[in-house]
Amino acid sequence: MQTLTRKQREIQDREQLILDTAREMLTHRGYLGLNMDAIAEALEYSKGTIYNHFSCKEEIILAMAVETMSKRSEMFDRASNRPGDSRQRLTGIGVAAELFVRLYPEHFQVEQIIRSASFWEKTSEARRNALRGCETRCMGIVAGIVRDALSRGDVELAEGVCPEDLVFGLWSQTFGAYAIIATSDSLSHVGIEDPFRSVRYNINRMLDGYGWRPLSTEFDDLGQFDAICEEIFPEERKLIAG
Amino acid sequence: MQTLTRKQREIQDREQLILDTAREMLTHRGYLGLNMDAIAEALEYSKGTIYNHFSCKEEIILAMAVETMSKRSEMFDRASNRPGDSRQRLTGIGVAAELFVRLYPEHFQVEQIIRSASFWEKTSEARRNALRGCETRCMGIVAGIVRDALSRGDVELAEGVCPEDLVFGLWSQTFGAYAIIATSDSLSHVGIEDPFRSVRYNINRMLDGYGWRPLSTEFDDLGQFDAICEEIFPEERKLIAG
DNA sequence: TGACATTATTGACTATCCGTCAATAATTGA
DNA sequence: TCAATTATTGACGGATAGTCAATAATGTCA
Repeated sequence: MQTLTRKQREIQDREQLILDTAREMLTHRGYLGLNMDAIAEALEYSKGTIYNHFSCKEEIILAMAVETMSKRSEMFDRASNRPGDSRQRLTGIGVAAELFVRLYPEHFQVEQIIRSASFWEKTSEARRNALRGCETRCMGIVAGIVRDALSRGDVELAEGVCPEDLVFGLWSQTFGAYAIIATSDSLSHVGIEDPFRSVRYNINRMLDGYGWRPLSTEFDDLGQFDAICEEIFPEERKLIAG
Repeated sequence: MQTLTRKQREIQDREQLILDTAREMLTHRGYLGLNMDAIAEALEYSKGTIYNHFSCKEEIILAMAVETMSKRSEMFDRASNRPGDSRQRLTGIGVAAELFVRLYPEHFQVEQIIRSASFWEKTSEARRNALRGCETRCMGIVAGIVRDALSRGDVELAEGVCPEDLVFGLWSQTFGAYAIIATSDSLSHVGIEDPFRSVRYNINRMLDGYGWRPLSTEFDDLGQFDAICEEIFPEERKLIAG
């Protein structure tokens, strides 16, 4: 491993700088405010230099997605390693997921863009794989908890139902809810005052429906969020406190 | 009510033609293939004429959204009027929702676009209201079934939980799942072979978790889809049979 | 150190697409 | 029939993605 020259370090740092600038623009000026000329101007480099780092606009957006997704898989990992019964560990994952969307509110904008048709055409396989890797890792962590619960006898699955079906339920429930929350001005006009609380509650109902023990009648399903959050993510919790 | 001249009818018909063309382009050529020049060329009118109908590109997309959403609210309405116990009626709504995404696979592309930041700026209030109306109607239909179930004693809600919380659970679960399904090549790489079946199963688990009677242990929760589909939507069912 | 090779940077340029509007064509009504 | 009204046209302006030959900076080696 060769040490890098000053120039090489400069280039490497700039890559991160581009991503930070792009993220800031997406957050504050919306998708239309995120354009190559604006990034170049903000960084006081020419457009060509930006294109030396990323071959197209889509690559920048994909790189942002990889950054946040890998942060999320780290958080999932930390949550899954917490001691406790299987249902508590799963609750930890839920805490991680919620904390994540609150820490990175712009993530769902990015997710929305990368999920649109014809986004992928010009992107590199390396980055595509990096993103898929994060997705698979997150899925695997959660499926691992389910399998663990199965082997401990905390939950049973009916014939023809696999752990991934349950994980898909958690995934679609949280993904759908957070996407709706992130892209609506307010949900109070349809009668939902605290959508995050609502998500937690509904997920616990689903787990109860699966018969995952201990059932939420045996513990305080809504009250434990803050405690678990403080225990696993004290640093991150401070960040969203404001 | 004045009868329209030939010219006026021609103009009215063209509006629908524009929408059909736009929908076809979005489906087959993706978002980037949907542009005003292409629409004008396909219809053999000039761009200016298209702009006489819709003041901007966003208005066309929004009009497509209103079309499909109002179709969906019709389907919800038909489903909710079916006789049966409250849980069967809710299952009917589920059938309608699933049938809808299969009939209009491009709808989630549209939904994704209209949910992106800075989409709404140039759109007209009339169309925005039309869309919100459909949303509120759908929500209201489902919330109505929940309230009905409450009054019949089929389900009880804990202190501090309102019917809309439950509806939000169904909404986010299905929205999330269908969005993931519509924008992924395949889910078999994460171990989910039949995601639609998985959604139905998970929703029934959630309703069981709410204690909504009859519980799915008392009926065939997975087997009833085809029967209900045939009963309420025989025509639509033929369309997706191919 | 200085001359030459390599690498990085620049910004003018092309292409594409949204949206405008003055000129032109078609339709209507008296 | 002809003037007024309405509809249609497509060239044009402006914004932005992406290219590439010219130029500047950096690295290498006698």
